[in-house]
Amino acid sequence: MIAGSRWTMVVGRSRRRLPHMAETPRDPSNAEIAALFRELADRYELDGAIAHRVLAYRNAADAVVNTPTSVAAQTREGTVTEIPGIGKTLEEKLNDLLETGRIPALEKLREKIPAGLLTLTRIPGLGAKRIAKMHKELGIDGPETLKAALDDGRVAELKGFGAGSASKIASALEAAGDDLGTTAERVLLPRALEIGEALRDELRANPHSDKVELAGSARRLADSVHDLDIIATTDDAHALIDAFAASDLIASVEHRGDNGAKAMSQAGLAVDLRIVPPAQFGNLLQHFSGSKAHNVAMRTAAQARGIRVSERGILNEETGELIRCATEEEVYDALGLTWVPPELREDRGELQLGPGEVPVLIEQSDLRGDLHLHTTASDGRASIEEMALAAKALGHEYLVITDHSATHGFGNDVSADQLRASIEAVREVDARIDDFTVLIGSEINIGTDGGLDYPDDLVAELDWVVASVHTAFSSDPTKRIVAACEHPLVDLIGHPTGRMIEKRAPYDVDMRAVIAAAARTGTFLEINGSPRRRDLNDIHARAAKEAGVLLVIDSDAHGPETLDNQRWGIATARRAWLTKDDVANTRAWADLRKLRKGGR
DNA sequence: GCCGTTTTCGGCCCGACTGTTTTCAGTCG
Repeated sequence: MIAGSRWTMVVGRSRRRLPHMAETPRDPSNAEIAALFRELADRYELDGAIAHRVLAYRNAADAVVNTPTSVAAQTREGTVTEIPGIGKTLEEKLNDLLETGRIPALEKLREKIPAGLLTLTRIPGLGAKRIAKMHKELGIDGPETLKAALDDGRVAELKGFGAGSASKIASALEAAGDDLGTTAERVLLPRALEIGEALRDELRANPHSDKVELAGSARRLADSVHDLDIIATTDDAHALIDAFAASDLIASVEHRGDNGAKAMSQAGLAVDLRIVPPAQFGNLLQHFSGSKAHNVAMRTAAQARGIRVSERGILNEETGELIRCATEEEVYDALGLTWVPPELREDRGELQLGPGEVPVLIEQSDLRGDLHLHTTASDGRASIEEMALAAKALGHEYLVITDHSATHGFGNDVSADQLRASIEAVREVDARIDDFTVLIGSEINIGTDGGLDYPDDLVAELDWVVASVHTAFSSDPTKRIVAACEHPLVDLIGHPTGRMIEKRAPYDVDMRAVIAAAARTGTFLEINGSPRRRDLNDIHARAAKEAGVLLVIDSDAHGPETLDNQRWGIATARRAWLTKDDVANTRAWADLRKLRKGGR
């Protein structure tokens, strides 16, 4: 069974609430539940719990994040243990959380384990075991007491530490500085790829290199990236490492050896270069492309057959034979698995795919138009004509001008009269540009009552209607978005969860209800391509597809240079297993318009 | 704490690196 079929079961099931729950505060989101499980894992680990119990909480946190619909709702329905990684004990904790708003075990751990110890786990090289030892034997409870104990030599005297360790901890503590209290921000994919691909290309151009590939989460086109991994083969490792270290993109080299180097880019993104023998290139590329969950699942399955998989090769424990693979395809082949594109490697069912079952993922060249972008009529930087010509130059056949509506609230709002003028202006530009269709729409605010802020007779004149929440995020977004889906003139829900990657949590929106409403009413859901949004995300977009909802990939461009943002929407769509057919704007406008509600 | 066409008990991915050790524990990816 692939993981996806589980989601199908969940989507569309009616929400059942116990009567006495009606007045309780809103349910915790999956992200909030996952954060509590992570905190439990961290505090249990500092408390000395066995490693696998800690791992169980971390796995459960990942499983919750990977669930597209409300885990709280599933808990109320009594089906939460269907999520792999959640068993009886965690179900009880979830029930406690929903009934009382707290988890007793966590409350106890919060009293027992000082918050300062959690802070110390962010110091590189310092883990739970040694922090717990310092806490127990030296009474260290945070950065200040740690510094004092380092200064007066008590840490160096601890058994298993020594002067070397103490001085390493001291410099790591100093280097972390004021950032210790905050989580280090991950870099958004475009910035990471810009650096990673430039470094890769520099190394490829080096006469000593043979194969050079970018691996890691950047290769999987994740939302954000923690560090870059580059895998290379060469006829002269030292020459290639020298070139890497001398690159303008590299600020400092932290460590270098015979097989690679660890460096910091000018942009503050860590970069690992790994040099491997050509015969092992496939093993290394596969291993460092991840994800961790994908690799762990792959190894666990192999282990049951007496096969040990690592970056060194594939070891048959019985015969002692070690298979080394020059290409990644050979790795999957040797394990009897089907090679899948990196974007799918999250242990979400991809390891169960047989040959011929791997979806043919959508590509950017499949897109034929853009259905959400802005001009100077609202908060954009270019005219209708400039945007149209730029889109045409990108190879598009059509675009829709969708400026913000009357109550956007950030200035430059487009009144009803202005929108009527825009309709005229768009028709005029459309007549002027050959072999290209310019259409008029609007990105209309969904009000707190779920209504639109233009009169219906005006909305009916538009070629295309995007409805989005831009204000009062906490004011029942689910109800408002469902109401917008039910509006006969709304074609598309824009950025349905409102999240800003690494910056703002999504609205408290019940995506199960939104996806069900979209499926029921024939409303499209957007994958907004703005790299900070990528909204819907991969998990929700896949759930939407499986519920029979058509997705639309838009740029949300505010100038010609950001029309290419569709690239990031494509990245998310591929991670959501979407094919060309799952995305509405891979069709010609004449065909797409027939798919709108009522076939308008 | 989770989980089961080897198991309802006894496992739980794998290896590199580092520093303190004298054979290994902790940390990381």
